[in-house]
Amino acid sequence: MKKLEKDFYLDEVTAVARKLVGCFLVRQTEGGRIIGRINEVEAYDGRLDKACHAYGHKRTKRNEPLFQKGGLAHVYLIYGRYYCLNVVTGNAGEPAAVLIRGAEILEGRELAAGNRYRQSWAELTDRQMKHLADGPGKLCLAMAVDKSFDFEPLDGRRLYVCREIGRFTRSVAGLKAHRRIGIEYAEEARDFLWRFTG
DNA sequence: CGTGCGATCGTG
DNA sequence: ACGATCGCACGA
Repeated sequence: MKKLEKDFYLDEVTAVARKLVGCFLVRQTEGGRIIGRINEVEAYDGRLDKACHAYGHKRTKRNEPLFQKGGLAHVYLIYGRYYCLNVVTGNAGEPAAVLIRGAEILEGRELAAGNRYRQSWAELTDRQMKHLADGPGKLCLAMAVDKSFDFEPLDGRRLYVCREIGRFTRSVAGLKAHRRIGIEYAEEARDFLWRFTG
């Protein structure tokens, strides 16, 4: 296991987004380790992207982490119910981040199932397994990521990202680009192909 | 201080 | 297709 180096995040946000697909998000909880293979992300860039919360360098209390140097987590509450996990990228003062939209839970399934459904893994239906962490809010529930991770470096003890861990190594068969989800208001930016899966 | 969202999700 | 639900940005 080798946590991603700091430089990994100091790149164009779309480049970081592509590189993150196939990497492993690791959540070390008190009960054990949860590993998720990142399979869906979206890039947001405050300099030119009307879908970004920091569009036009609009700086508020909530989006402050976006203005920090890359390598931090940014977690915010959406629709009063769910958390979304972002990976801050680029240099300080250049607001940009990658939203982690989905992951396949490879280790710690028992924990993840409990976090999200309050059931053990064996009790889950096929449908529940399939949708365990296939959305930004679901991922945060399954991996127990909440507001307390806002501003936290992504090479920490309880949350980090790596290319390889244990028997798992990054491998991406076919990286695809798509339009982003839930940003119909963002005018021309809604057509940016800044969502990546693989 | 009051008002209206929103990078979502589950159900119908 | 729709409602839940609430922190926060913004205007008065």
